[in-house]
Amino acid sequence: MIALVDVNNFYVSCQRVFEPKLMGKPVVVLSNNDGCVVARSSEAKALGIKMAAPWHQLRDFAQQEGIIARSSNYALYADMSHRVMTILSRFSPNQEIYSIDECFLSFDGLLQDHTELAQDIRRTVLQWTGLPVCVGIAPTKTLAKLANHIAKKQAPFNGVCAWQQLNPNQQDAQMQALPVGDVWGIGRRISERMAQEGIHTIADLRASNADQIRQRHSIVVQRTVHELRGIPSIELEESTPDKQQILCSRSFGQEIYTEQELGEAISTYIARAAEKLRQQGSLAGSLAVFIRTNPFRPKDPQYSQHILVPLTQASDDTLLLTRAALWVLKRIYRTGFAYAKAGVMLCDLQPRTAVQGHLFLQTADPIKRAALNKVMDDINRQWGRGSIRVASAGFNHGWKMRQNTLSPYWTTRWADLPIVR
DNA sequence: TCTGGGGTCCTATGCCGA
DNA sequence: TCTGTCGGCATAGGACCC
Repeated sequence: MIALVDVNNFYVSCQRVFEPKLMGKPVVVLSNNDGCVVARSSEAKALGIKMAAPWHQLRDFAQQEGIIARSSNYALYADMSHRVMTILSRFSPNQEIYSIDECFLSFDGLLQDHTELAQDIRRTVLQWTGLPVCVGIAPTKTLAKLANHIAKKQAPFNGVCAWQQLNPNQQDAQMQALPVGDVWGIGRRISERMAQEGIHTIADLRASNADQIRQRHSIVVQRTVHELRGIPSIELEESTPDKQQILCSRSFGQEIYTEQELGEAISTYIARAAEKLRQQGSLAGSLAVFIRTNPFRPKDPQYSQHILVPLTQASDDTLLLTRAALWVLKRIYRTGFAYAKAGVMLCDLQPRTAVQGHLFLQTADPIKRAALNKVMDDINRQWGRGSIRVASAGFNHGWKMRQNTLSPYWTTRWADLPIVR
């Protein structure tokens, strides 16, 4: 049996833990750069605020309706996520952390009443963190996701839906009432295609011919059909595999024009990406850099370019990667454009232990370099990201992203600790 | 003025050599 | 020597997730 536990409106709920005055009010959390809405309280949803709605289009409406916005505070969400996951791990030895706000727990030969167990999970997480969660329990991951969806949307369930405790008629009724697009793994495009094939509801999909689904769609969708029938076809992944690529990209707070400024941004992103790379103990075999203008302003001259270059020898050295990235930037940079976004991608990742040496290459002393990178990581961890950095990352970041309504780092910075009277 | 960021997996396609 | 076929591989792009 598999449970899917998911925090309600996660980012908004995190903000509310430390700002109780936000309770009961329409609240939204904005993406990086305060670009668009990425989390909404139920009150905001009720006002018709759509997911991913551009914030600048909503400004007036928000003011009118008293909608409160917060810039996203990822340090806070990551810390709160860690607390929730730690608590949930007490309920089962088998946990798959699926995203920042949800995880699967598996229970072998579960004897306890499913609903009782799930309510216990809800109470514990709420009491220990202040965050509300919903729980779906079912024999497969896809059904657990569906049960969670039902628990979240239908008030009588009180935040918990144990699929096996519904009788077959109730299960059918639920599946007939829900559109196929509500199934985990069925997105907009596949829903559209299925509509043409006469598959509209989840019940339709469950009753479809799995072999034909394989033909018309893919093996992935076929697995989903099996899962809907209660046949486990998607494994629980308890260990997170190493990343195969690491990407760091940002839109700029304001447009920039010069290679110098783009270089600062690229250097900053490389530093961050390389830090992640070292954290997982990998080396990058190749590296890509991209820059682009603002596609939302089609009347402006548009330019978008990227180049992927192999590295002579795989590396996790910030200095070496920075030099390579700036070399690439020089190749793709064109004057006369207003650049809105840039990014770097580290690809062809391999374990540090399996380096292929290079017969003729002369590099800086690798042991000294590794020590240098470690010291930089240590300093930045203790004193804050960017405390020590390569000079090409610059100092006056005019391109830094907008975060006009950023809350304090309540749980991860001493100066921001809340005071309780 | 103002439209996010970070991932994965799968399939189609074209090239190459056996 | 030429031609057809097939599998392996790299790559690009589409689809999905949060």
